[in-house]
Amino acid sequence: MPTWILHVDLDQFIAAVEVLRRPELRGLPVVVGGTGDPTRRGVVATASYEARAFGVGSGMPLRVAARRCPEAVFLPHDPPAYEAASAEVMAALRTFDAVVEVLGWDEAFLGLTTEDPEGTAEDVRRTVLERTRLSCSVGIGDNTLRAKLATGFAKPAGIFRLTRDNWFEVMGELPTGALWGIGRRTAAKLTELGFTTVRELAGADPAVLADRLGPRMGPWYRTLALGAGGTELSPTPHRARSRSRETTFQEDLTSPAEIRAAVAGLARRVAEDVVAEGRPAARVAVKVRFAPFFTHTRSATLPSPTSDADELERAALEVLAWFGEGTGADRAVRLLGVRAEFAPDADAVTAAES
DNA sequence: TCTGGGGTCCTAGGACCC
DNA sequence: TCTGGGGTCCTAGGACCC
Repeated sequence: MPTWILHVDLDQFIAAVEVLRRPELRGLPVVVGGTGDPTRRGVVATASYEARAFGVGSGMPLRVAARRCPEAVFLPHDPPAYEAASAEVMAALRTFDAVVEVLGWDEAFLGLTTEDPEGTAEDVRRTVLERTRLSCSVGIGDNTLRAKLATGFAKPAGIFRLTRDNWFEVMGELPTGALWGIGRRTAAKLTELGFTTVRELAGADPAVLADRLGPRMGPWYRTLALGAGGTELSPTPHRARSRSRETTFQEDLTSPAEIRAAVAGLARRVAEDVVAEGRPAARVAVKVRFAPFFTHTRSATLPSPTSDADELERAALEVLAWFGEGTGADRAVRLLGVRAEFAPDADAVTAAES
């Protein structure tokens, strides 16, 4: 029997979770993001389909969303609620005889063997709906890239199959930015090189791409355009490479004492995450976004890996001090962030070398 | 469009060492 | 010794994704 990759993606996941616990909102434009106050700094995490009809979309500043859809219901972002709902969804997916690889709160790949992938996809949709009351869409592919892209054509609440047989028919004339892994910047560079569509990129000379986009990334973009992707899924939860905390302030910070205090607080929160991870951090990075929107990062390797909150705080404050003169410490600070990076573990190194 | 928070991977230049 | 080349680590930034 043939092997298939199914990509399962929840429909308007965050908004749907909110509507589940507030049934009176069903059918209304709902926008979730930030503190739920559209006059404050923040962006849209998810908009319901009713809100999308007004031109509201993910990543949009809440103020803009409020302008486009003043009658929308604005709700605060509530990660624990989405994590709980996500766990239910993933449990539903694990009832299938399949390898399940989780991609995020609202997405997963299923690897399975079947003569009837559409029938299985329908089972998945029904099972998730029955167990969680949440609607999802399912992309069917002969590899992960095609399954993932197929879901875009399945939405909402549908099923779509994308394989080598219909790849160019479906994708050939779309812009390169439609590919998973090509964003706005890369699409613009590709256009400069004369490659606008997926079909054109598929026919590109890898050497030309390598020259402009890097020795690894350049040729890789062409393989994306050919529809190439992996078929092996990893059922094990991945080990984090880093843990970070960051905050955008409602009012820019200007006092050095306030800035130091904020970095110290973030470092201590990161330290908690590091302890929870059960592995020491090897590097500490500090991110500073100056007004209006200039972002800089500085980082340092620790003398030795540590999970100690005092040491991580001290290291973060030292790195912060390097921003000193000449880098704009005199400017107002919009955002501060602290990131801890773990040492690459021995297993991963061995796997990469072999 | 005045632009969150949490991640991952790649690139490139300089330091440093042999 | 005015001067090569390679390997590796460190660091900053870019790009992308959910």
